[in-house]
Amino acid sequence: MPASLKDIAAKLGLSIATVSRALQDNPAIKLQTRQLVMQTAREMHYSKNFIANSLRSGQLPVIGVIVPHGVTLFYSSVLDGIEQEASKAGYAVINMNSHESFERERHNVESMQQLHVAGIIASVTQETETFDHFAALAKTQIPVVFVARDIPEASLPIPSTSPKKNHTVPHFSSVTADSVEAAHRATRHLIEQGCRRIAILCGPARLKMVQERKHGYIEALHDNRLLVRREYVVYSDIDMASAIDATNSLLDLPERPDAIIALNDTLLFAAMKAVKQNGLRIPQDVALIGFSDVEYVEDVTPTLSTIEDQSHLMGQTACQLLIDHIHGQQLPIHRIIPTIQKIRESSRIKF
Amino acid sequence: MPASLKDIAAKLGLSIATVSRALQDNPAIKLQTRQLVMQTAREMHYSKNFIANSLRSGQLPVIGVIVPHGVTLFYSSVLDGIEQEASKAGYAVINMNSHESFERERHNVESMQQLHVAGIIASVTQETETFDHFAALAKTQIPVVFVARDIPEASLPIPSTSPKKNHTVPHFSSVTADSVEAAHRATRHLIEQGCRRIAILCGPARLKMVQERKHGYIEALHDNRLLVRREYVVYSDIDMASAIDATNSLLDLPERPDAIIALNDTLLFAAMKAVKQNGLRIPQDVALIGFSDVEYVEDVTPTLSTIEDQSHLMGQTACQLLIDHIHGQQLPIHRIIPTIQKIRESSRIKF
DNA sequence: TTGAAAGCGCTAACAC
DNA sequence: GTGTTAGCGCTTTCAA
Repeated sequence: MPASLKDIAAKLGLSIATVSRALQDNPAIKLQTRQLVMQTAREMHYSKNFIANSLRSGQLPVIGVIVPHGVTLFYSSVLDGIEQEASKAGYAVINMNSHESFERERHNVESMQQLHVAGIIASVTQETETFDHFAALAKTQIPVVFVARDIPEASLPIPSTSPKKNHTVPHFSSVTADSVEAAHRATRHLIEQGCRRIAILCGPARLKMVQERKHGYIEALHDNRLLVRREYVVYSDIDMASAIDATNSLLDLPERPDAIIALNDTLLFAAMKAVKQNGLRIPQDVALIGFSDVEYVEDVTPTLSTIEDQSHLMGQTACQLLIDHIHGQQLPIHRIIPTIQKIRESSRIKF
Repeated sequence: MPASLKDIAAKLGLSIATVSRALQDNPAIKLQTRQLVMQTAREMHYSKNFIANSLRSGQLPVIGVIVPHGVTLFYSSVLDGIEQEASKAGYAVINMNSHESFERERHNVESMQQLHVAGIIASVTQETETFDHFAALAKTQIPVVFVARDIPEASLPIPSTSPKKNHTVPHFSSVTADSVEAAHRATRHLIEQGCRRIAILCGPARLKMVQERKHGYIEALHDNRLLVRREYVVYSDIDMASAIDATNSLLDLPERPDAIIALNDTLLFAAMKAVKQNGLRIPQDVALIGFSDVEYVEDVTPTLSTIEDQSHLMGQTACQLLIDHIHGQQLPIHRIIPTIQKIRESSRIKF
């Protein structure tokens, strides 16, 4: 049994209240007493019971994090950023995995609610379209910050149409990457390198990430008065075999693309493999650039140009916003974290 | 304010006790009452307060995890395994990062103690040599399971030398990988492929992981009556540049090795790059095999042979052991999780 | 079948 | 400067 305030009080012949105050270094208590108490507490290996504390305050010094899947560098980096900021502020981090299932996400939120966490950072599942489960948190004073994945308009502040009943539409802070701009920039870069037949190798069309990046690609083509060619936009499942097939279909076109943008790591590596297998040179015959979260892009030949999310920073930022909210800040804030473009051998033609 | 038992009781004109029992489906309460209470609870959005519960029971339904660093596939996979098992058993997972610092680890343990977690799973830092901070947990009834990194003999059960005072030396369960055997097997594999000049590309000598894997390598050579050549054992920092240098020093030897074992991902990729840059063929001139936690080994040419830890399984196993301990199981158990060897093109000479 | 009341460890408002 | 006491939400004896 760990020592409690009661034990210390008994041993010292003081009241529990005095001991409590002394340990908080409350100047109302005589210095001598304070020191005696602290000393004794140390000797008795006293360790404050946060649970008792939390029962009064209503919240645990814990931040809950919900991610849609666990084993990726991206999310572990986001988590690391969150943890770093949280621990600075004296919060622990609890994390749960929704496994891209809306039901699980709902359940996770409920568990965290029951635990009375101080706040929640969430990256919603692909299925998530309603936000009632998060809205319910607002009523229990648990702030929420969304990270990495966009939340739809519906959850953003809506000007009240009926001024009478001030319907508070729940709205939350968010931290996201600028996917559209990132794809735009990558496309621009290829154009600057002299490429004119730029293809894009996408993941499944239903992913928002794919939609956004494709959007940036199309915009960049428009902005540079290049045609968007239907046959240069291909979709693939996110595995090597499908992606290699998809790349081959691009390379077999009558007018072969002179550049490929791959929307994630797997697609990027697959594209590289396929281009090489076709006996084509990178970047002279086909330039390559891709979105990536891994460092191995530097370990291959040629080194691969990439666009990277600042995942760690996204985690940090989300956590900072959340802590502000925990401290009473009310207004939702939307932060957009820029991506980083690293040009390497696979797309460096001109310079 | 979320509804409490009191609120429900008041609304229904029942006592708090009755409501509490009804929600636990206690058959002592009339079925009709039970149903009424449950119904009302749902309507009032009642959500049980775990903190209040925990104040009595003394423990939160939470498992604490301490890892030495965050952003690696290995640990995020271990964590995922832990979380999977924990959530099955109704526990949440709190994780903290010691950043390979003993002081932080100690602090993490303390925080978890204050939070009254139900149990702790830890992968100790490289600095950790004393276990007093974990031993202190034993006194507060918080079980500990070590994962991935070995704990020294000192913390294993020691037969009491003085039967009089039954000094309970704290000892903990553990789940580790069989590094020695893994390296032994990899070496054997190369020998079977006809290699006779097998070199090993190590990380910093102070790492236990390096010691163990080197040990397995040496044993395998002995067992096969091959000489251990001093010049075939090289150490490198874990970054591309150093590792490429180290590999080059191997390739420049008068008697060039015909195989290289790389002790982690980075070293493996570096070795591949260096061998290629020297115009040598893999595996015909130099065979390659390495310890790895990433999947990209399949995405390069040639595909790389690897030895992989079953990190997810390690996490699951650790969590299962911990839950057994939480449920009262006393005896420490030591589980060794076998590695998986995947032979790919980089070391397939004969078959 | 239900209620009253104690108590988990702590803090804070109110004495003195 | 220190003590007394109420109460956070819940479970669980003990009574009725």
